[in-house]
Amino acid sequence: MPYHAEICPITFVQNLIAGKWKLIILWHLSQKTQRFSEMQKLLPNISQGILTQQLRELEKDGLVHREVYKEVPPKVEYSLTDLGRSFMPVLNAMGEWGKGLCRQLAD
Amino acid sequence: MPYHAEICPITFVQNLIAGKWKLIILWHLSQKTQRFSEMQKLLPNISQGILTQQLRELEKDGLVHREVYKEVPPKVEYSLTDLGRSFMPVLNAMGEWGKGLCRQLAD
DNA sequence: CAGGATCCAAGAGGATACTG
DNA sequence: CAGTATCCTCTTGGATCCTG
Repeated sequence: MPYHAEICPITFVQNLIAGKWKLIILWHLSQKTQRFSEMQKLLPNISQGILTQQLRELEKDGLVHREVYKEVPPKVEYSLTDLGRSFMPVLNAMGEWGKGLCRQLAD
Repeated sequence: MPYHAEICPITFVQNLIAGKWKLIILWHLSQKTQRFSEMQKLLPNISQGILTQQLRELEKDGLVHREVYKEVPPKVEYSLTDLGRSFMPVLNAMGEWGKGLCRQLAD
């Protein structure tokens, strides 16, 4: 049974990427698998709780995979799922467009 | 002098499209120039004040053009600027990606 | 190390009434 | 018709403290 067959695709994507840090998180994960602490270093302005929350939402939406290693101290790695990787062309297009725009503003 | 030469392009775009209705507004404007009242019909769930606000922010960011006709009753038309049109490949890519995803969820 | 749990501030979005 | 102005609610995001 359709979850939401009738929903507008744009609105659907809008809901997926809504969240102040989600796009940049996805971009960092597209570069390589990252540990939680690595993400914190890459995003110094995000608070710990919010980073956890955004990652979990991305996981729930199927874009991100969370791998827990049962060690002491704990180790958790985040990576893109197949679905997350399939979004990369879109994200890269956004980045290229933004890059051109930033250059213009720099003049 | 650079406005923000050093800012991450992804974050830059993120800030531009943050806003619950902005992507879908841009999409409707890409179909054709729309009057304010037409936008209201296309987006029945958005309140009037918010529609105005989102359109004005898009205008301020240079994505949307606002044309006021000095008539009675007033007539205002919204359309994409060149910059707004340059964003369409990205938005369409998002839409195509979302469409495929929606189809999967419908199975 | 990677969070969970709280509490809080800010702001985004919504409802309604009024207007040139 | 296309807003503006106001008030209000609710969600996001942030700060801090605690823990297996």
